[in-house]
Amino acid sequence: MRKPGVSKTRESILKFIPDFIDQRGYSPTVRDIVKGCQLSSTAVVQHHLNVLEKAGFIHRDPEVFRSIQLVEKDTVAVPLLGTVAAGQPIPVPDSNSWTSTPEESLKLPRDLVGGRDNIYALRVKGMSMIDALIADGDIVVMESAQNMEDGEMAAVWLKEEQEVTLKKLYREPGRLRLQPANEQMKPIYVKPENVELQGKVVAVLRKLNR
Amino acid sequence: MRKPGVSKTRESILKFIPDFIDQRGYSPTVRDIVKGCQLSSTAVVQHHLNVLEKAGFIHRDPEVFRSIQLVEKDTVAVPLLGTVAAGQPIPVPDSNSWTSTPEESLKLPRDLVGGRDNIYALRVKGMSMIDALIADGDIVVMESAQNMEDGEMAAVWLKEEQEVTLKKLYREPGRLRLQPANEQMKPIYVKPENVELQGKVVAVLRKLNR
DNA sequence: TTGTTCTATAAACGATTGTTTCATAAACAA
DNA sequence: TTGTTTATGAAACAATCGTTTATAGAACAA
Repeated sequence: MRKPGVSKTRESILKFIPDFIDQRGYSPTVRDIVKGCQLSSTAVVQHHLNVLEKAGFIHRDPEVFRSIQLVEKDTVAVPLLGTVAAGQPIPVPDSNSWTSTPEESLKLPRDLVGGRDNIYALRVKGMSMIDALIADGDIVVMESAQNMEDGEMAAVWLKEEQEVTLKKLYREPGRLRLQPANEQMKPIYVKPENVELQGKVVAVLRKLNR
Repeated sequence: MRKPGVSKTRESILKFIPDFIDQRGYSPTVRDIVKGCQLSSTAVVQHHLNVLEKAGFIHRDPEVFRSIQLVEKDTVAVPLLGTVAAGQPIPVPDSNSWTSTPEESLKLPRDLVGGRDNIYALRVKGMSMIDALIADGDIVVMESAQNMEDGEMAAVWLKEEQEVTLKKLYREPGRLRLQPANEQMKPIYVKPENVELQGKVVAVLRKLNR
């Protein structure tokens, strides 16, 4: 046995399916795959599709023609969880809010979010994040952060000030430096006890004239 | 006759198709449309689909099940035409650069660009547009502008200063007011002869941590 | 060897579904 | 009115296509 669920012919099937969809705009039938992968019988394909579906690579609706779908698509639905403003903590998604339907969801091209998990979006209210070059109405795409590297843009909850701010984060001896994205503005320094990491910013989206 | 190609029931069909695709991930059959639009016969749908296809709203492959496709898709390829920086005019696309393959192209969700034509994207170099809340490395999505309404964010070429700037544009008697997106900054005023409209900003995109 | 599991081949069944035919109603212009 | 085009309806045909069955080879372990 090779890798669980993926053998030689199955690899070619997994490569054929998106190629076919790209080219034709709809999913292949079992017989399309027979031709496209130079196999000899529909039952072979049927068998491999069963395996691939059980392994989670594809999804099919039984008895529905051309219903094969790759489980990962080219656009990702990102839940728009709410609104952030100064003086308001960012609502961190828990496992509940993932399964329950979010109020709204954004379709984003996959290359924006990459392979990241725990992605959510927030609409920014007010001008409080202007020094992160983020305006009223912008949408920030966030990733629930576990580990944060120096220089990454983070959403930080300042306990004393009771507000959220978006800053580039640098660890310094005994303190944290929060650097605005606007280089003309000066950094602020805080004690590690005074901050709580909410997540890191993956992307910023601004629609105009709508 | 109503509008060419679109009648009451056809409108509901045109609305039903993307809804179905959104929900199921593949196209509806004729009979799905019968149910979904509360029609009574497949022949009705067949007839309307013929009209819609002739009018260019949809595309089908004959005798292929579930091959209906909306002619407009959910993501749009936007050509990334180059880089803007201060002191550099924005390269306005001509009909040549549309047909020729651009250096690169961005996939953007359709609802970002709406139904607009003549859309292109530019990568911003340097911090010169910081007062438009646009940072180094951001991508601005532009529309070649013909008519510009007050308050819209425009890319303006300042002839004397020999530079491009992004500002909200307001017509005032005898002059133009260029208002930075950052409300804390003051507007500048210019004579109409000194400016040349390059286009309007449709969206701003900022990817981080890449 | 034997047995087991995975893969391959051929063929057929039957559900799904695009398409057609014929008939009727509605809309509309002259 | 009359004629003509467009929309609707029921039903049937025929192609497509998911699924099943039955059989056999290949790989591998005991």
